[in-house]
Amino acid sequence: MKFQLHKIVKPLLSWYDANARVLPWRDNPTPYRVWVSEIMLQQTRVEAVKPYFERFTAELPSVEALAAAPEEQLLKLWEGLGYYSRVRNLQKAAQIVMEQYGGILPDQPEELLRLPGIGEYTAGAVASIAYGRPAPAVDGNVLRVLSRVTASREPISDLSVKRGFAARLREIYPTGRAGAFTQSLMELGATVCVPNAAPNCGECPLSSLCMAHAQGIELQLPIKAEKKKRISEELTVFLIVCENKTALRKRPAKGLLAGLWEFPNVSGKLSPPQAADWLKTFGLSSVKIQPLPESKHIFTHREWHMTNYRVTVKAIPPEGDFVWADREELAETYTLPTAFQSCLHEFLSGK
DNA sequence: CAAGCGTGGAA
DNA sequence: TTTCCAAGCTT
Repeated sequence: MKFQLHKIVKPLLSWYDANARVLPWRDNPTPYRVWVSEIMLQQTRVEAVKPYFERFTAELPSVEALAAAPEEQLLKLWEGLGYYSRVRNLQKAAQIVMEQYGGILPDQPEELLRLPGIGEYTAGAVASIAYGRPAPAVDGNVLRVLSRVTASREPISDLSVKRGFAARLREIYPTGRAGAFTQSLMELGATVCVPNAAPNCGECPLSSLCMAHAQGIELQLPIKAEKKKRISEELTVFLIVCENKTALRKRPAKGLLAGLWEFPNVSGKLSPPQAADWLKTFGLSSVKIQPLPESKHIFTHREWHMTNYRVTVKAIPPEGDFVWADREELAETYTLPTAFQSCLHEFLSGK
């Protein structure tokens, strides 16, 4: 006997009507704003997204403005938010929407799915929230809520399991309230049926239906695949200063932090004499090298242990491999990933 | 399918 | 300090 999933709809909608958080993208939920919010929210916390969403939609208020924006401005608007390919794909998609859809985001999930950066979850989210289509959107919240409600022990990392839940949801989507239903599932997962802590079953509108709650196995669900361990890397980073400017380098177009700017750096933990040798290969000799505090940055799959040096040079080499930026250009033009915040702070604080 | 891709909040 | 992992997508 399969769990009667349709029974969650009414209590969930009633609960959502009374408990939905006030969020910037819920105010004036145009397709463009819903879309931008969904891309920003991918693997990112609501609180982190809020200020970025406000800034981004103020500066780029339409698909047209997004499609035409210079990459420099785009990356600045995304600086610190992570997963930077999201914003490049967002613009690519905006350009396609301008060329192929007259500037109007399509309302069908199958068409949304063809746009770069939009996968199965986001297609369903935009179609349901922005257009009221009965399209399921299965994210981590929904997988957790449904795994618990149905006491499912299937591993949620399997694409087939996600699609199975989506198929079951598709059959119960409430006419006229598709967007609210999509958001109610995620809202419940975010605020009541939470991960990493005991869920607040006492205030859950589904507790009387919940099979995990009945069996007392909420904390065991959902079943997830094991995570891989991070690799650790040593890096030596140079804050090379000439008068009021510092040297920057553009990262490769592919891979980690693709196309962002960085302080010149090299793999390994270099001593001051080794650092001097490395600097010579860039035409930087007779320089002053001072150690700066070490720093660490943790990514999902690796962590950087950084040895930092302040390098003071008298003159900028003519045929340089670097660009030289002052404080204003760093603030306005060059997008640095958070990993280099320690060095950036050293430069901005001046000393 | 598994790996790669950022960042930060919470326990 | 460490671990988890958040409104996932691309290759």
